[in-house]
Amino acid sequence: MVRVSLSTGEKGEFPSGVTVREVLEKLNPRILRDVLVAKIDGRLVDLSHKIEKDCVVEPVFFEDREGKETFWHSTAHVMAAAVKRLFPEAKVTIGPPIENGFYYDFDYHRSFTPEDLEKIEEEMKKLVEEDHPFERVEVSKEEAVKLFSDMGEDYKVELINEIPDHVVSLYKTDGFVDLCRGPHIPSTGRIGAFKLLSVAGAYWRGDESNKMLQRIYGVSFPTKKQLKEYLRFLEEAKKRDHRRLGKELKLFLIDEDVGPGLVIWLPRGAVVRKVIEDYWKKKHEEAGYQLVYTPHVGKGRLWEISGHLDFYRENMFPEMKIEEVSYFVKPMNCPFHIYVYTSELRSYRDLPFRLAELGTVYRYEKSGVLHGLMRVRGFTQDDAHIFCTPEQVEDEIKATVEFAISMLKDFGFNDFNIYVSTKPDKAIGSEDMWELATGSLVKAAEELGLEYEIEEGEGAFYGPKIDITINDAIGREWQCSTIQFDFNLPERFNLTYRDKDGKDKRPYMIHRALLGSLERFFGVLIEHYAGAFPVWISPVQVRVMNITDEQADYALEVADILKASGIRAEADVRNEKIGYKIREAEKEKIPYMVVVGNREKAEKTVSVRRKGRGQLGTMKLEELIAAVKNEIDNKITEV
RNA sequence: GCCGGCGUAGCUCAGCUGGUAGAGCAGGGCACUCGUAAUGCCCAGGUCGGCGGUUCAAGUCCGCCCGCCGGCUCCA
Repeated sequence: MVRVSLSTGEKGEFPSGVTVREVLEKLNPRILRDVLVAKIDGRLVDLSHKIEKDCVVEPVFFEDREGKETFWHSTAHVMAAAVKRLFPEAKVTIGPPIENGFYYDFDYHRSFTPEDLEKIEEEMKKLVEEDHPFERVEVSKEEAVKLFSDMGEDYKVELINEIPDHVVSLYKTDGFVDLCRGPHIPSTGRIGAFKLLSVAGAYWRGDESNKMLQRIYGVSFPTKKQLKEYLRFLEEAKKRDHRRLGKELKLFLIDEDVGPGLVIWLPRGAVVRKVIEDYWKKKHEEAGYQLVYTPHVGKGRLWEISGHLDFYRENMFPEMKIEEVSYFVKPMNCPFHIYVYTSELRSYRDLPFRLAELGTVYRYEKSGVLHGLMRVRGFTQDDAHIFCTPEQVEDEIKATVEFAISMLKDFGFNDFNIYVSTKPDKAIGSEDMWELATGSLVKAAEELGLEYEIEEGEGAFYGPKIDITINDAIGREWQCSTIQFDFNLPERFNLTYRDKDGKDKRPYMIHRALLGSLERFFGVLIEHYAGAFPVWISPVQVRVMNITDEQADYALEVADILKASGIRAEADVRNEKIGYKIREAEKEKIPYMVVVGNREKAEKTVSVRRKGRGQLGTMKLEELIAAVKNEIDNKITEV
């Protein structure tokens, strides 16, 4: 007998070899309809798993992360089964769950078309209706190799040969057998709704030198309603797309005649940028940074010393020669900041030495990776470098992480994810340096009470880093801040400081960007707010509209007074109906719309409409100014 | 860069199997002087991404190039 208890509290005794499903039937039959898999001792198992010893069983549902993963993974199997039914020559490879759904890669002599996807969906529907169980079978590696090579599934054979265990597990769904660790949901009938979203090429094992496979993406849910909701989310994301809004709101322009990945900031967008820049500079000065400006190009020799020509050349715009001398456009600001550091003999008294610059850099990015403002070829980093002693590292890191978060909060982001990347296999710098640096990153996160994840081996070869990503209004994650140690450049440029003991020592160098780049950050802001910026950032804060020509002079006067109060205001005195003007202002997402008619003109008041809230009623001009100022000064981000 | 899709007026898009381009919005003009998301009428506007080719004839078919979109790889 085995004693089994559920994480929900129920307990019971069963004969050894009882399945998870049988246990649930006995102890908590109500959840049987929704439970997908179970967790025993931290391991996920099928409901058909046989229990041989005392344990606690934790039922897992779609609502759990692991439940979703299993659900999507199982759907990927169903899709593969459908593909094999329709295209028997297609070879299967891998089909994992991803953040929002799943994919499966196939090797097929041509790519799948949208029509193929429809057919595959139809076939999947049949498989779901037929409600096939996912059956687990364990076989020896030899047997598995024979089975899959007989079927001509070379990729599976390759995978099996890399598994260290002697026994591998297979899952059968109808006639389809797949090598798979599992577990799976009980049967295909559980997949209430699914949709295949797109086809794309993908390299076998993500390696450019390998064969390109056909990847099909999809999502699935237990109910149709959930699928509908997800599709609505995709629609919402589309509406917020910064490329679309950038055009609609006249914020920026990327034109093929100018060059792909090169951004032109239109006047409205430039206002937003100026607001960000002014704020950023003020905050940096307050935080003890010194602002500098550095050139856009530098001699080849400089990039040789820095090592960029060795390890970064493929991302740099090509060489140009001026009077026989080689120059490169800068892909990074660091070498220049180093020359600020070395412009004087530095003493330990000078440290920490913090330099900041909104430095515009150019990087050659492969054409296929460019994406609106998020991935461009010319961008302005909100860059800074901190030079400090080993003793100062911890405080500097902690202060920098705090600084990053306070800044992001001012822009209305309150939901963060923190990742600490540790030493990769190939790295420079001593073990001690890595330890001190990595330890300071972890400690900073811990002392600030932030949850973080360790990304093992994901650091750069020259040092560990901590990245901060933000979650936007509809839950999407964006990379912004990065704080990186650099053990490479101080060596290469032979940086030193004179310590108390009179000896010259090597400073630690920390490279960091808080917003990331102004371009990307702008893109994130646009998507987060769907173009309706908080008042302090909004290109136009107030638009004054008259009802008839009679109040045009008053509208202009009101706008002038607002402007004189430091508010970005403008008047719309065109001969149009008020409804039309309001509609335009709404579409332009202007936060404050002020209407003036004869009543307001006579009373010297204004009728105020706040975007997102509707009409606020009639008030004195001073009241309006106070309301707008309040939102600006306190950086109010919620309407 | 690689795989797939797309590229028609400033914008959003229509244009079946080849016969020589159309709508809405925006823009210009006129009338209307109007209370919180579209007043009406008129006008103008396109070497159909570029270059070649097939054809009596190409926006429609073929090739190459450029750009964009979705992925892969990479990343601020």
